[in-house]
Amino acid sequence: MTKNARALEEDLSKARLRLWLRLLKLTQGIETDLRRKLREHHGTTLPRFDVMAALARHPDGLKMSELSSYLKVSNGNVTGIVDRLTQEGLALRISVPGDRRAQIARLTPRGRETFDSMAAEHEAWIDTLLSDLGSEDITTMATLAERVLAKEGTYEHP
Amino acid sequence: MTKNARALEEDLSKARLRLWLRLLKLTQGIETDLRRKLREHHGTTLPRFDVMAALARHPDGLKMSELSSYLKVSNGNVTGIVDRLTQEGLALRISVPGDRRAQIARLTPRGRETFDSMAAEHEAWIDTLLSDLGSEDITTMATLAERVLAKEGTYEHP
DNA sequence: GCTTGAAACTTCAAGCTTGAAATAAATTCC
DNA sequence: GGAATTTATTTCAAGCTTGAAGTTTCAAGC
Repeated sequence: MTKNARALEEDLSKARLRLWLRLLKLTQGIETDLRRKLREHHGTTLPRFDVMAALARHPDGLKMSELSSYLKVSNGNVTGIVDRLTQEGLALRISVPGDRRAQIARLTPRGRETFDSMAAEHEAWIDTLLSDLGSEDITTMATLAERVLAKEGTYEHP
Repeated sequence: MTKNARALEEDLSKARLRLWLRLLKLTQGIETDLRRKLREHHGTTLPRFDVMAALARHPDGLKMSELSSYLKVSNGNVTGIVDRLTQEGLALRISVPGDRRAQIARLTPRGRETFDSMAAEHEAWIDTLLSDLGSEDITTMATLAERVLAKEGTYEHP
């Protein structure tokens, strides 16, 4: 009893859906864990951590719009998070000479310190959570993920 | 110049972190896409869709607590989403005979219809988004994801 | 110069999310 | 049977998130 091409396509579609659900379960599970750890160990949240990580990678700061496109979140969103980080003394806004519309967000020295200590732990957490993956597994998975990502950019939304 | 064991461990840790960031980018990218499509095509949201999918898989309904543990979200969260689905006539609450504390959430017939039409499209979207993965790739990736997930459950949070 | 349009942000309302506190009902333990 | 505990759920405040609408500033075209 061999299947025809149509049936095989349907099987493949179902398999892709199952894989998607599994990937979702994986990343959401890890994210939930990270959220809890960030809260319990550092009294912060994942969005704050993400913004600080972005700013840490760009020591000269990022414009608000660069920040939101880098993190793939809305403009209004980063406004709020940077507001709170600023209130807490972890970030600050600098005006851009020559463009009075723009603002550059930067970490304060204390923000930098805070982030560095969190980042070290963060890496250790991920290391533990993914410890069942060896060097080869990592390469395999990263390659496949990259293949999907490469397409994603070019995919126009119908 | 061979590296010692310590240096290799560090490389591996960094590689795991990079993989994690890539997986995150992948799932978040797809999720963003799904959100937009659900909104534009069906005027709904991903959380609503997730709840409806869970209820669709359990035609006899789920207790609120079962629903929240199934979806891995907080109790209070599903209360709100089921409230809104109920307001929209897509779900309803049934009291459990013999336990006046509990409530069972179910899809209404209209909820079921609505979900079925969304689900068909949803599968097609995923199929397109993951179309670069063939049968073998899917198996590989699913197996690796499963390996991490298997551990995740047993991992006690320190 | 002036107007028109684009760009950079912020504000806003609505909904999602969480963890903690509150309520109510069932169960367990004397 | 009554007290203490556990279980099921809702409520609540705070924060995250989005898309849309609004403000201010810059850039182009005339």
